[in-house]
Amino acid sequence: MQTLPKRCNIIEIEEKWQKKWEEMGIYHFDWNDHSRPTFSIDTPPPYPSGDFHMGNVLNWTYFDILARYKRMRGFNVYFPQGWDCHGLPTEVEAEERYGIKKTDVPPEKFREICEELVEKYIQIMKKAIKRLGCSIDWATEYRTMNPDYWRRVQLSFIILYNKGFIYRGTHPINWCPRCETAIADAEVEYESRKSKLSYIRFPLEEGNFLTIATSRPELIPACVTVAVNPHDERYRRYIGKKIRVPTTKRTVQIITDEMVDPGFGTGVVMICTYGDKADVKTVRKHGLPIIMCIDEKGKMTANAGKYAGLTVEEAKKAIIRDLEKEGLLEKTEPLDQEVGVCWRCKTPIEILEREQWFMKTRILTEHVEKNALEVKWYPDYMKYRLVDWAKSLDWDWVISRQRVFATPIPIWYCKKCGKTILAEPEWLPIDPRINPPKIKQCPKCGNTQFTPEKDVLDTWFDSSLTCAVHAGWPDRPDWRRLFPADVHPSGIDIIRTWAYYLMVRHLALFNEKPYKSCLINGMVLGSDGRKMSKSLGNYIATPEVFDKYGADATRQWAAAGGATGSDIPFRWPDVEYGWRFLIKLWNAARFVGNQLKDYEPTLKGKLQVLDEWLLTKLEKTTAKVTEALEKCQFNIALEEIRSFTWHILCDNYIEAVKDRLYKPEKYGEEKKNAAQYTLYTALYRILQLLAPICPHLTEEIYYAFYRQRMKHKSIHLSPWPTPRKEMINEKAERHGNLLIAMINAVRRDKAERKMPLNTLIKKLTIYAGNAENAESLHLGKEDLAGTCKAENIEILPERGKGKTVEGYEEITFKAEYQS
RNA sequence: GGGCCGGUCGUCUAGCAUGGUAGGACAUCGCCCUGACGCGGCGAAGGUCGCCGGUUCAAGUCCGGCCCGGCCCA
Repeated sequence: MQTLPKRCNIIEIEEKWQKKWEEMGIYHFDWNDHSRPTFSIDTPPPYPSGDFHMGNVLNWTYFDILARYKRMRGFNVYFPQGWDCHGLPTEVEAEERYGIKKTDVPPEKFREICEELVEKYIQIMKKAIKRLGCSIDWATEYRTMNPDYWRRVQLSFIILYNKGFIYRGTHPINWCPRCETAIADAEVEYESRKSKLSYIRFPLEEGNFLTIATSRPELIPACVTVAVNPHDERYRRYIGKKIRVPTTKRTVQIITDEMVDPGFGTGVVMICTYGDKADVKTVRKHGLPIIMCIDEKGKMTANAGKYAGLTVEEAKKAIIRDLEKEGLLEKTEPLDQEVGVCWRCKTPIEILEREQWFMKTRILTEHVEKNALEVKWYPDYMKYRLVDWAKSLDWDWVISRQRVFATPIPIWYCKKCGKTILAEPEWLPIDPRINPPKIKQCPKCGNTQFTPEKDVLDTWFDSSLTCAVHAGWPDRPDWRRLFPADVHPSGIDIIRTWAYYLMVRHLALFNEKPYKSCLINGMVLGSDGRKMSKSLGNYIATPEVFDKYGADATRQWAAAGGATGSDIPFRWPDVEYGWRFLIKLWNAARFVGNQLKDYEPTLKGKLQVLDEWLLTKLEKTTAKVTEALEKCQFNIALEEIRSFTWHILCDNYIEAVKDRLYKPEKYGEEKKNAAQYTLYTALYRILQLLAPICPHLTEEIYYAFYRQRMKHKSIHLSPWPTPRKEMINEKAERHGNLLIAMINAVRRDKAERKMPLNTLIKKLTIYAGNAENAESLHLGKEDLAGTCKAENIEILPERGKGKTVEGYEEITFKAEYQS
């Protein structure tokens, strides 16, 4: 056995192993190995923002622990890593950086600019993932912006199109006027904002007026009806009457609808195209006309009459001013309301009626529910997030976007007859904006001119294919081996997007669920208890944490910061505690190394009661850790390991056998060997149990002490310990518990007398209270005497006077110290 | 407004599916330079487990109601 240096440079050790592991190639998935069962992880490809934040650390730590654990359990683990490159934020940054708009340069040029940005950010994030010590198979690395990836996305589009899941149509969609693109329900966030509720008089044709309340007076030109609740007695007599829409020459008929809340405003509301989703429902239900008065840029259209060309905000002011002049504005009052905003730029969204591409997701809802309930969720209740979301969706998924840096829709239209030309799978990857279809003429009319579909696909359309792509679809004939994925890890906040879209896509494509289990991580909170974010000023950058305490300590924070799925606060003391534990382990290992210099590991010696006690605790700890990891309860697993190592092994056992180790001439070689054997066994086991959570330091100690004998190329390739029932000795555990309590009682006595722990006791008299206790004490008498520095111990089975032993009220003792 | 999660020593957290002296960490305060570790060790103090009812011999744990946070969604 080697000895360890006194100081351990954790950061250096970590760097060393990260490099070595890569050279050793030990994390490669072995396609040719059919003997081991496979375990595949649907690593979420992160968006290359350039910042691998503590939330990512939490997420990646969870599934790296799982990957390492499963590998040790004998699985052929597939742990890929990709990058979800396309998307709006990169486009926005490209526009800002070069002072251009997306339409100022050809799409291929714009793509190039975006790709450069993304590539730079990938490198930063990749470094952070490596520094965290993730056991990723980097041979699998991919980028969704590479044609080889989006070829598959396009193929999935074609398949879904041919299966009837994709259609083009004119429907209400969420629209971001700043980004000038359609966005899906999942991309709309709600923010509470202060606005105003205006009470506006709508003149009745028969004379007099009704007052409606609205927060969006600029939509008055788009008003298509006025509605009241059918049970609202106040307005019963107006139903069916005609009413004039201010600012226009139109009159509309007053209708009733259950959706109108009589308690809101005056109980009379206007229905427009479209103020909100409720308007969409009402318009559909009553077959009302559609009058779009806002355009793609958020400006008023010709339908808005004299307000055409104004922005929404300008129009709002102008209309209020005009109404006031006409005496139609009764009053305004402040209103707190939840406004739908674009998740990327926080601009309030509009609901527009536009021609877009959709995927039929709602017809799959029942299927989604059934499959989601079959998935094993960690923690279990998270399944309701997915199911409730799926059930709450009103609209199909808008998959087209009016952007550039994304997967092109493989579609052209015949210039003459308008026929839709869908790409053939052999043409892929193809960008219709650059290349014509690979046919000579339109199959319908024979025309040879085509216009490309300029819209591109939603980025979620790329990333919701990962389970199939990771498995090797469509190129590997054996891709079903890794499909469905064994686990899909996800943040609690993206269940409704990532987990959901994966589910619908794969169900539609393959009629099979994409993942067997779903591992959820909560949000990382700042020290103030609020979600960690740069704008809240409670943000801690990942490299800062790594630089200070290293990856193994940070991973301990992630594993033990809270129960799986719950939000966990970032707290420096947690990371520091992890770091201190590593040093404790290091020093314990150093002690073991020093005591086992000349030890031959086959020598078991003559096990003493405390040796058996420790080995029993070791087996029980192994069982508990294994059970916790099976249930993805990382916090429980780590707490078990830490408290066993720190308290049971270091504070109790090592202290209790030191004398035996130091003085073989007094106790005999056999008893020394027994302690050595026990330490040798326990340390190895701790390293194994801890390896998935703290991969670096465990590997370092493994290499120093065990590598030569154990032969595993890495501790991460060693087989996970299965609890050995035959090593569990309940009697020895009871005896040992008493002995440890006795030792602690004597220490406490010395502490109370303000004496050093190594103070000699001339005579220790113990009244064991009964024969059984006396037997336990006798069995461990030597270790007891050695640890308490007692020259003489008398153990009496009867009760007596003196200090009591905690937990054993029947035992009392007296210690006589040298004067 | 709805759904979910949570409310336990000063702070953070375990325990709650299978009721029975509430465990740990950080911080605090004493003491100990014990031959792995002061990046230690020993010990102390600190909790009527959000509130109100109910079930029970017994409730942090089960049931009902309420209050307060958080998240997600309308």
